[in-house]
Parts: sequence; structure tokens; C-alpha cells
Amino acid sequence: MDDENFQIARMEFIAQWGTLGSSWGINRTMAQIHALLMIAVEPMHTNEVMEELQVSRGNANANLRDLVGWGLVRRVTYPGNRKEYFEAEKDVWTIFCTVARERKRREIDPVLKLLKKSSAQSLNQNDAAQKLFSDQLSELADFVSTADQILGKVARSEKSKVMPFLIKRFK
Amino acid sequence: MDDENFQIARMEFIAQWGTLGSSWGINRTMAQIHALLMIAVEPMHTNEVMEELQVSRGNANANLRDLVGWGLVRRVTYPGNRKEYFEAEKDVWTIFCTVARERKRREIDPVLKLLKKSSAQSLNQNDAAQKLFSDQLSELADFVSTADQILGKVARSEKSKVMPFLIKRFK
DNA sequence: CCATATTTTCAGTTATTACTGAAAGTTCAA
DNA sequence: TTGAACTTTCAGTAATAACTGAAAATATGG
Repeated sequence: MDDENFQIARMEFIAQWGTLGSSWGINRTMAQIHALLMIAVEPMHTNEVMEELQVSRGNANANLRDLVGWGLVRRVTYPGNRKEYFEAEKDVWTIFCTVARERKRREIDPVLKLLKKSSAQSLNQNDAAQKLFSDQLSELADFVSTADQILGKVARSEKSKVMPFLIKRFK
Repeated sequence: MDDENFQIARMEFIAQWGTLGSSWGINRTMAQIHALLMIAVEPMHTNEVMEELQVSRGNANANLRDLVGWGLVRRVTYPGNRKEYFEAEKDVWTIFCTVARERKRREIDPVLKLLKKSSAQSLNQNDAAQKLFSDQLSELADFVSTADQILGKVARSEKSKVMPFLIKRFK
């Protein structure tokens, strides 16, 4: 494949990764930077990211910081060069586990807390609306709690211990 | 629990469900309507939804339509009454399966298509950047494809066949 | 130290998404 | 067939999220 087609395929991948991100509640630029770094041979500097994706310094900086916060990107420095470079985790299983852990922590845990709190309240079981509410909340709390634990366990496991097992059972 | 506290708990749940929705790329009102219908004893009419959540007719109508499109809500009509009512699927496992199937179809499938297409292209394996791109895409495609199949299979299974199994293995 | 390279911040702007409400469209009982 | 009851649409508006760019803050090689 010649370089021009390679560049096209590359940008197409970055764009698509960005689109996927937006529909899962991750901002497009952040997902695009992530894609860019995942396929970068060397760690990249902010200026290179800005150049490649045509975004402002502020935007690049903020999203790189967030990616570091998610644990998906690391800062890299070289001695005798005060620039900061960024490199993405490239192993797909590790990426998956990191995202799973973060979303669990940021989004599932708070809801679970509310569901448990609400469903523990003593509702009037003689009132149809209150009984349904209570039951529905319990069911949700049970389910989310179980899913949460399973996800947590999976995200802490080694790929080699989980995937073969899941594949055997479900694929 | 007296009615006032019940109403508070109810609204808190609806609000929280809406917040959870937004952080997963589902618009707040849609998630709130879904919550509202999940804990409703009877199917509800558009006017009731508008009233309860303080939203406009257009907004309620559009989001109810989308929820029907997602398969999370059904239209209900009663003979001799031309109003349309809406009721939500209440079984949590069924809700999970429906969402999983829909997101798979709407978001995972297109990406998988691109990943497979791109990684199938004959890249120049002597060029470091092209080789890394090619390898990374293959890995991603493999992973997403496997996850997709597992998710698909799980979403088509009976709760009683899957949950005990997963719980035993991971909880 | 200090001069300057580099990073961070943030007020102002733009882009995106969601919402409103009135008007147009549809349906059905009489 | 008609018109009131009901639903859908959509142009305009509002709310939210994302981005820009220049100025402020920070860090470090000399």
C-alpha cells in the first residue's frame, strides 16, 4: 500500500473511532487523540497532535490530560529535552480493563449507591405504586450490583484466564 | 413511608437514571421517561409524561417514539379510547438484552466493518508505521469481534441460563 | 538565578444537541 | 363525510458541551 492510501486509511480509522466515542458519551476529540496515539510508533508531542488533528493547543492539552486521568495515556519525557510526549497503552485487553474500571467507578458506583439507598427505604407495601417502585428498584439494584461485580472481577483478571473461558462458553 | 417521601424518592430515582443515561450517550429526557415508565403501575399517556417531567409535547413525543424504536417501550391502546398509552418493559434482564442488541447493531457493527475492511488491506509490512497500524487494527478487530459475538450470544440467552453461570465463575 | 521554552488556564466563541409550541397531519366515532 | 380528538412535525430557540487562542503560570537548561 502506498503512503497516500495509508494516510487515508489512518484518518478514516481516527474519524471512526471518534464517532464511536461520541455515541458512548466520550467526546470526539478525546477519542480521536486516543486513536492517533494507539497507532503512533513514537510518543507524540502536543504540537504534533494539534497539527495532525487540526485542533487548538487548549483542546489538545485538556483532552490529553483527561486521557492520562483515564489511565489510557502516559506522559513520557526524555532527558535533556523538556518537552512532554504522550504514548497510549496499546494492548487492547488492558485498554478494555482500564475503561471498564473507570466507568464502573465514575458511573456505575454512584447509581448503585442510590439504588441501594432507595430500595432499602421502608416503602408502604400496601400501596400499589410504592410496592412496584420498591420491587423494581430491588431488581435493578440486584442486577446492576451483580453486573458490577462481574465486570470488576473480569477487569482485574488476566486476559489469558478470561477470554478462552468466555470464548469456549459463548462464542 | 408517606406519600411525600415516596414522591421525593421517585423523582430522585428518575433524575439519577437520567444522569446515568447522559453519561452513556443517551439523552437525559429519554432516560427519564424510561425510568418513569419502568416504575409506572399503569401505561401512561403523553400528557401524563409531559406533566410529570415538565417537558413539551414535541419532546415527549419524540423521545417516546425513540424508546419504542429501541424496543424498550410498547404502545398500548384500549378499545373505545383513541388515546395512545405507553408502557415500559419492566424485566431488567430483558431490558439489558434489548439495549445490548441495539447498541451492538447501531454502534459496534459499523466499527467492526471498518476495522475488518482496513485491517484486510495489504499494508506495507516494511514500513514501521504501516505495520503497527495493521497489527493494531487486527488486534482491535479480533477483540471487538469476539466481544461482539459474546455479547450477542449472551443477549439472546435466557437469564436463568447465563447469570448463574457468570455468578458462579466471577462473582 | 534568569531568560525562555513549555504547559496550563480560562473568558469568550462556536458547534452541537435538545427542546418548545404552534401548526399541519391523521384518525375515527357519529 | 365531517369535525373534534389526538399525534406528529419542524422552524425557531435554548441549553449544553466543546473549542480557541492569547495571556498567565510553570519549569529548566545555561
